[in-house]
Amino acid sequence: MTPDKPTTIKEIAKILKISVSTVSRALNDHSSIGLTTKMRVKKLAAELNYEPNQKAIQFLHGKSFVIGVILPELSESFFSAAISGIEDIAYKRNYTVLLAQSHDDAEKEKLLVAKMRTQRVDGLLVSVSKTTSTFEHFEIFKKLNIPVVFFDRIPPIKDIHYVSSNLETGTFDAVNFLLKKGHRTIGMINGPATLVASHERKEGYIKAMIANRLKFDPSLLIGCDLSEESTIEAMDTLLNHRRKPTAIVTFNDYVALFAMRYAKSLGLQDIDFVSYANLPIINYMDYTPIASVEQFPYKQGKKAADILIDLINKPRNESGAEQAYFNVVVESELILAGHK
Amino acid sequence: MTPDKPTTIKEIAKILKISVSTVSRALNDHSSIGLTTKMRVKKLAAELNYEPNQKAIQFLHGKSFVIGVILPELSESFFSAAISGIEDIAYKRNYTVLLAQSHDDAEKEKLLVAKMRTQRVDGLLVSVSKTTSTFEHFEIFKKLNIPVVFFDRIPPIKDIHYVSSNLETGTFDAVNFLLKKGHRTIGMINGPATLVASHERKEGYIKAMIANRLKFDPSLLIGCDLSEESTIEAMDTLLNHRRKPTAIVTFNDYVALFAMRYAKSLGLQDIDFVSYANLPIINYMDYTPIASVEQFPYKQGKKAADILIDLINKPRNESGAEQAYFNVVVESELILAGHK
DNA sequence: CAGCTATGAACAAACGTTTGCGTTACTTTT
DNA sequence: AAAAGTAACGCAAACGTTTGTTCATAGCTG
Repeated sequence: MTPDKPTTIKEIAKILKISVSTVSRALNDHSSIGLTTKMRVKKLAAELNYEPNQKAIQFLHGKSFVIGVILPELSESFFSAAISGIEDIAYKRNYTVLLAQSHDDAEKEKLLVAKMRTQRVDGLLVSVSKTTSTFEHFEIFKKLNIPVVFFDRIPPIKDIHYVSSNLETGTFDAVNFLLKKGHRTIGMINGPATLVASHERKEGYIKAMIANRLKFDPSLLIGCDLSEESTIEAMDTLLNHRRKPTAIVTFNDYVALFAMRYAKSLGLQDIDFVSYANLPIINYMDYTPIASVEQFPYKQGKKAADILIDLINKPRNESGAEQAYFNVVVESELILAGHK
Repeated sequence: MTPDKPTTIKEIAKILKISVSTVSRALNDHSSIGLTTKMRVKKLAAELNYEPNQKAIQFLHGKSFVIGVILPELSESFFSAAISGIEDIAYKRNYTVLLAQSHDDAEKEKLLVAKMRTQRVDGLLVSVSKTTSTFEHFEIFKKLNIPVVFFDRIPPIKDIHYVSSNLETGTFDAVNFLLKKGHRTIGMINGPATLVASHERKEGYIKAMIANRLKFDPSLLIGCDLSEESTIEAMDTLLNHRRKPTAIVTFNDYVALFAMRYAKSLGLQDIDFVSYANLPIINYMDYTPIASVEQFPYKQGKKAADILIDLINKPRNESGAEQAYFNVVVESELILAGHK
């Protein structure tokens, strides 16, 4: 019979014949309201199923309690795990999450950034698209003093907050693990040289070799564009190397899959593979890497969201002067197969 | 130097020494504003980087242009594909998406529903959690006349809008395909009997047999709880059947994986498998099903979002009388391996 | 009993925008 | 030349809530 508009504070005031301000204060347990009045107000509010109109409140103090999240692809398990972390923190701290995928399209990303601004989000969490090469679209947020935190895929510009994983230590551990296992010739199928991620892997590899007093042979590191063809090419190079590797570290699980399948098709069963954990599906495979480097996307998401919300609630940059930038690196970690 | 608060319509009015209403109308291309004034306003607005405060607008007409989406797990590729469809439609129709995962926890789902209500979303899109058994938490939305559309996992209650897929036709096609291929004994590893999805698969199977004038043998349909152990048990039953199947239809890709792996470990290579497409990863596997039933999650998401936004913009239930409920069934379809 | 302090509650402004209506100052019609 | 029309703009209310300030009444002190 009365399925219409939500109850407002005004109606409560009218029914109880008191002023709106009294109702407001009563509901917020203000000290200057008498106990009896408080009770009466609360009782009626409960009966009428009163819920404060968040839109009005948000409008009033110019806060939306919404954080925007822009990431490339939810179907990549790294990101779907990350968003879970972001969400958990956001809900815990009473924020909600406005989500959007760029699908690795720079133009779409720009549009989404604009939309987020229009929606007046309190802060923005971004993992930039692969194709993004300019970054002016984020400037507006800086101008408006709305915090932006980048995670995982961070743009190569200064003065930004970010959370990323350092794959160097994980790679170090991986190579070290293989060396301890007796391997002496370890190949690596790395990603494109343009990615920071490739660089970090390379550094980890080199440092592990040095730490074990072994010579670093650059010809055992082959780059690839992550496609199957490119992976097979890299495998050919490695398998025809004068020092044929007995173990191979691959850029990610897809590359590992391609490489292992190719090796198997050649009848090679004795190569140990180590990869980077992006896919839970790896658990279901016939042949799996013997170890993988975990990047903790859930943890990264949590951390990034925490930093963002901290920034939102930070007293506005007082002197307008230099601001501290959060640069958090989540260490990666080697996980042996069969261990959760 | 001026990195502070966003520009408002008031400031523009003050600078131009005209009234706010004129500025508002000028920006909205109202007919009763002179061309010169319009130009002056728009020019200044652009210079000051003016953006209308959506919070104020939303508050004014009591609409948020936000739709809430609650689904179980983004890491399931079905849902990450569905959310892409939802997003695409939402953005196209100028809505934004407030996302939340229930992680298949009924309690969390209740909390989220409450939160969505608090946030005053204009509509709600829900795929219910596995563990949800009561549905009163959705009643409030009905009371407040806020449309709710369920998709894929729909609750067993009356008078709701929903979009779901019918797996019967897809299963029919799958079994039919196998029969045409010459198979005469087709096993099925089905899911728990409690799921509608299991029932639909069974119906499709039966109808395909009948359509081909073959007798339906219930003992060739084995239920399982989707775990690896359970799948292996089912396989054992099938393989020891007096009529050993030459082809098997499995409930989903995981079950297919388990079953194929087990078959291979027994040295059986000659069984044709057909599955239901949930996982893109299947493309990377060594042994894949020869066909799979596609459920078009992206399409389902789009459809559901479209219906929801239509409902939002529909003239309010005029007479308060009977309302039409959208019950849309997206047909599933058999996809042969190697075809996209 | 005049003057004071608590106590409890009302008033009114503010947030940014839209919009119905009113008010000018022209221009056109008769 | 008076009436009517029209173009261009201003005024003010409204949306729901919070909050600084003011106001009234009671109880108290001296």
